[in-house]
Amino acid sequence: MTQSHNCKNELNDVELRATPARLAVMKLLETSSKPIDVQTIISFLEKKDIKADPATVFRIVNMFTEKGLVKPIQLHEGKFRYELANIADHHHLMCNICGDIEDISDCNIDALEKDIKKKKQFTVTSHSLEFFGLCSNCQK
Amino acid sequence: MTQSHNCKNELNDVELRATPARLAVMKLLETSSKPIDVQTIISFLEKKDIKADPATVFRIVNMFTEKGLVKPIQLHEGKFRYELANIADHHHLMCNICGDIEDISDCNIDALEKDIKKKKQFTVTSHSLEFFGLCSNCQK
DNA sequence: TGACAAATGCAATTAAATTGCATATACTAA
DNA sequence: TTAGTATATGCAATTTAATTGCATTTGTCA
Repeated sequence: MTQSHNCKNELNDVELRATPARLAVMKLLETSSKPIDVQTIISFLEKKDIKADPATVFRIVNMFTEKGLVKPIQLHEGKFRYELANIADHHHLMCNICGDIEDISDCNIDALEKDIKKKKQFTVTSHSLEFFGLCSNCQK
Repeated sequence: MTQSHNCKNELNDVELRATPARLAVMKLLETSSKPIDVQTIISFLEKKDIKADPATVFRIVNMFTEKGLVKPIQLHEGKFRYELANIADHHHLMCNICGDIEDISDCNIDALEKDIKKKKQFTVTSHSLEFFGLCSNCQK
């Protein structure tokens, strides 16, 4: 039986057991348009009546990161946010005023990474590119 | 009387008083080749027999950031590093193995920022671009 | 269904960073 | 040089993010 999309399979693929909390976190990440912090995950789980201790949520995002399911993001907030790792390379625009986060793609950073390899003999495995400024609303 | 370079003047320029701790932090930042975290600043001050409470050091880097003297940097460590703001646009290479930090310049990100303005009506005021991977030593 | 490794809950702990308030100090003006 | 004052600091308490140890629970597979 073919199946369109299934969080359980994704967890199986990386040899993680499909617990209610993990499945819910995966679903939240899949439906969210912006990187999510641990507090937001905790609130989401509470609303869904899935009880999960903060320690568990931290363990979940760390495990997901280790297994390559998610990518940690830092936006100068003093905490981490997380987003799915298997989405196309993209970056974020964060508004200094309202804090809203938008995605942006097409940064063509591959060329730069090749240049780094040549110049510095440094092999890039990942990068983070974030922009801060004023969103269209807050410029008014 | 012309003066080559003077931390005190830089502080005066942004209307901050030239205290021993602030002067020492400025000097440390000016001589350092990589962004520095608060713990490193504290150790440096201790070695120089300049006593400064951690709370004071946090206040100093926050004040420097607010006044535009320094720029906070995040390298997925769960803490901030700081570097002088008035140096040419550049980015960092952080080694996943040894944690060493190298600088890299010539990223030509201006074009991308103009593109963002056009596409998203988002005005970029700052950006952060960090690369993670393997330095030349750790590839062996 | 039963066994067992893996995941969780709970409590304690660590580390980064912030805050309130009393005291000390850098700067300004006299 | 000194006195007055706004500013900066020290200290202690607190907040928030994140981690850890250990007993208990649960998902998975035979």
